[in-house]
Amino acid sequence: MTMSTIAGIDFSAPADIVARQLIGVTVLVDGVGGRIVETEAYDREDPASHAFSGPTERNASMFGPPAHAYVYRSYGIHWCLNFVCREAGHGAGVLLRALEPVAGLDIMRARRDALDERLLCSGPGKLCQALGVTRAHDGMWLAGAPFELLPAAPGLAIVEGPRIGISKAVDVPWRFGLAGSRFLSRPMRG
DNA sequence: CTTAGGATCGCCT
DNA sequence: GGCGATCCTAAGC
Repeated sequence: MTMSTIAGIDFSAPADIVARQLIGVTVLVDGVGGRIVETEAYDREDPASHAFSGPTERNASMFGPPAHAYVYRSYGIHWCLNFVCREAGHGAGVLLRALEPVAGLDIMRARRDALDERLLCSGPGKLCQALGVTRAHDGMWLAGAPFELLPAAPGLAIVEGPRIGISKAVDVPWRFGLAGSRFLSRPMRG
C-alpha cells in the first residue's frame, strides 16, 4: 500500500491498466457520484494525449504525482475529469467518460437540468457538471475530501474499443466499458 | 434512427 | 487563425 494506491488500484501503473481497473469503482465528490462504467487511457507517447507535446500550464497536473485529479476545459465550455497515473513527471491519465448514478441523484438532476437517469453522467462533460467538478478540483489528491473512491466488485465483464472524439491514434483500443451497461456515453464498438 | 451546426476559449502553429 | 479527449438542439430519413 502506497500513497498512490486507492480503492485497490495502484495509480502508478500504466494508463491502460488503470483505465481497465477503474471500471466498477465508485467515485464520489462531496458525496455525489456513481459507479464508473466508461474510461479512456491517455499516455505520454500518445499523439491523442494532452501530454504528447510536453508540459504546459493547462496539463501541469498530468505531469504531477499519480492518484491526483487532472481537470481541463473542453471546447471552452465543459470540464473533463482525469485520474493521473504512472510516476510523477511521466504525463499519463485516465479520462472518466461515464458513471452509473448512485448517490445524490436529486442534486445531479438539479445541476444537469435533466430528469432521465441515463442523461446525468453519460459523458465526460456531463459527469463533471453532475458532480460539480471544475478547475477548482484540478490537482487534488483522490484519497481525501472532496473525493471518495470505493472499490469495484470483483469479476466484472469489461469491453474495449477505440477512443471517442479524437483525430490521432484513432485505432488504439484504449476505451473501456462495463459490458451491458445502459449508462455509457455511446455504445461500445468492438 | 442519424447527421449537422453552434456555443466558446485556451492552446498551438 | 485553427482546432479540439463535448454537448445540445434541430432537421432529415
